[in-house]
Amino acid sequence: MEKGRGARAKRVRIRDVAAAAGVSATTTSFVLNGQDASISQETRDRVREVARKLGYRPHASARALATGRTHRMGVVLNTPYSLLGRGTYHTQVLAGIMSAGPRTNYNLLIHSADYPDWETLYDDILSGMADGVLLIGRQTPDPLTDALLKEEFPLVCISYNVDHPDCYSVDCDNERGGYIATEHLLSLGHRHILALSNLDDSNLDENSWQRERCRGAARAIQDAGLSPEHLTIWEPEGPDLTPDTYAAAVAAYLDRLTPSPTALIGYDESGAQWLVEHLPTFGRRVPDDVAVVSFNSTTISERSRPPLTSVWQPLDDIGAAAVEMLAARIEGRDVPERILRFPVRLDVRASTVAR
Amino acid sequence: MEKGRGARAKRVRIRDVAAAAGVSATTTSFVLNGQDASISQETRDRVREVARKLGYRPHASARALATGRTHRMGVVLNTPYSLLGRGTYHTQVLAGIMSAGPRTNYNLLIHSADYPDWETLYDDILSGMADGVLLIGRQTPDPLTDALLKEEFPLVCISYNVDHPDCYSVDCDNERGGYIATEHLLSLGHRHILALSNLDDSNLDENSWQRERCRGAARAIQDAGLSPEHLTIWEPEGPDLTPDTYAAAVAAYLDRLTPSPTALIGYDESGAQWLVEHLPTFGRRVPDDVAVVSFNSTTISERSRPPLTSVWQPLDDIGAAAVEMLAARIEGRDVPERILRFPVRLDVRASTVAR
DNA sequence: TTGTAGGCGTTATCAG
DNA sequence: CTGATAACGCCTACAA
Repeated sequence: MEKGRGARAKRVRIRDVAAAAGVSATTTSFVLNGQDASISQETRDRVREVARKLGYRPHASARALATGRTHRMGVVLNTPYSLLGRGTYHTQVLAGIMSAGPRTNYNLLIHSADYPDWETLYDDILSGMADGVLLIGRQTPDPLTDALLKEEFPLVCISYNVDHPDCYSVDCDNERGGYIATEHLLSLGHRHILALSNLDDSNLDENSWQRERCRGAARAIQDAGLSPEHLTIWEPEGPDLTPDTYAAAVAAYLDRLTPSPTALIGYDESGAQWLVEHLPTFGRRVPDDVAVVSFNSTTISERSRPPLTSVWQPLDDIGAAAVEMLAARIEGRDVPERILRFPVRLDVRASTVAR
Repeated sequence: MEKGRGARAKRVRIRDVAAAAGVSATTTSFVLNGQDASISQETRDRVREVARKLGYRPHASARALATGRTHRMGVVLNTPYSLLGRGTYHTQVLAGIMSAGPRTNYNLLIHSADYPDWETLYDDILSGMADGVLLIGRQTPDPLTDALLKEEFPLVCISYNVDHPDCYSVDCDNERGGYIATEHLLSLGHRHILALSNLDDSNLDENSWQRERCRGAARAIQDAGLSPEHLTIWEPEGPDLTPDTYAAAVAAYLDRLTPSPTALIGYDESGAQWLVEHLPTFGRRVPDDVAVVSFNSTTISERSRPPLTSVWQPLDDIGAAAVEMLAARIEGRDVPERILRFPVRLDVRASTVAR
């Protein structure tokens, strides 16, 4: 072996390989990058052998500078704690991304959008740190998404989308999710349903996924021949909601409605868990008094008490598909559908029973 | 505004700023990098203003090439699914890392070591993709860790360590964890304890954390005036263990021992959960027949049925501290302790009761 | 206080 | 089939 160089002291450059192989750096570069159509087999083998023996590794930054490609994708979470608090949604998406990244030949940069503010991240992203970016589950309208789109920076949104011709997105079939959740409840005999969402006339542009799910729910109501007021849309708001205060607020709201809904659809899985576990404190047992359906069907729903009936979506596939879509965009390949939808499925558990 | 350039078409370079400000690129660079001690206030302001107006962003790769610093850290998980299966250990550590990274001025590259093999990742890391690397919870001896150490690549191990002068590490006080878990069980009247670990004479070098925890457990036994055989160390092995087969194997092993242990210590939190939930199937109720203590005290322990008494450790602090330690090493600052230990604490829950 | 010039390691153009 | 040579964008002695 006898590498000579004192460990990390000096790195082996392409011209070292070239010299040792008795060819030029150009030739070496060609060989090592597969542009070797015009190089003699003998030279090819020799160069490769020398490169291997010397432990040559192309310098990532130099290559990026020369080619304009970093072979990196940014992955933007909302906060460092996105992986924690709101359950396993993010971890599943990220797992999908992580398995697809290397396979697609991209390294992954992981960012949070909130430190100290999105502008900082925006500058970072545009400083040529990555070739494109994956944005996960952001609330719309989102200044970061909009700003990046305006700069024509390649991006793919996961679990949301905004109205822009360059907005590519991977998501589940939210509308169908809302539909089957509602359909399930109707089939159990529930006639008045409360969907937990802060959607109203003032913010129809926000949260594409909430809008889509609500639309699906409304359509199910309609298809059942019921009038729209059988579906109510409302959610407690406030920054400091705890499981208890959240459940209390929902219970109070249920009391105010006549007739009082007997079924709830929680778009936020943790929120739904709070409900099944804390509504009893406020006089509503689950599922006896009210049925609850959640979304995502991760371990949160599986392990809540009682376990939650939930609309499942293939989060890891969604993450992986987003990587591939972004790779295609970066590499200039054709992307057939700007918004890719994965199917959903209803996992029926103990939180919903016949009325 | 009038940016002139067609969006992403051409990026603003430092010499564009220089030209627009009527100074040289050098001066611009000095100003923008805080080396402005020798620059007139007026020039400083003008350059900064122009840079802002033009939307100048230093090109990351170019800067990295010139300075030899990428301002990136690699974060190595074992697999893309590390975030999922084995519970919330990884997500908590990662959350700590993600909050500390930007604060410390490093971007984070997230890798898994298993695709397609560690050598690929090793080459990637050494190709100047990052200034240093954080390795999370690897089994030792670990060829990746060893190889990087041999190349003197800056690294910090999280939750494990290997015997090497350049091996820096952040971990919890595993020995004390083993100690307090055992002490707790002894105080409840348990006299025969089974620690679930595959540690034996043949692999004492593996899994520093298992070794340390076992040592703590042994010391607690000794401090209680009991002989060593009151502590048994064993674990079912095999790639395809399910909750059921794992619990079955443990139950069978308990039957074989006389006297049969009345308490278990599970170093792997998911494994411990499997036990409390599946041992009853095999004739051992928890906590009535056997008590179980786990490690980490994440939601896994909190939400298992019954909830698990568990040795808590500050995983996010550990992640954050690892980032800071690595940053210090990269920047050549002094790092006082090569192995930083965080304190543990026992969270007593329903899985342990007095004998 | 500011500017000139060379280098960081690759890739790409264009002769030969 | 191969080799000079010039970018890529930034940093930083050294000179002025």
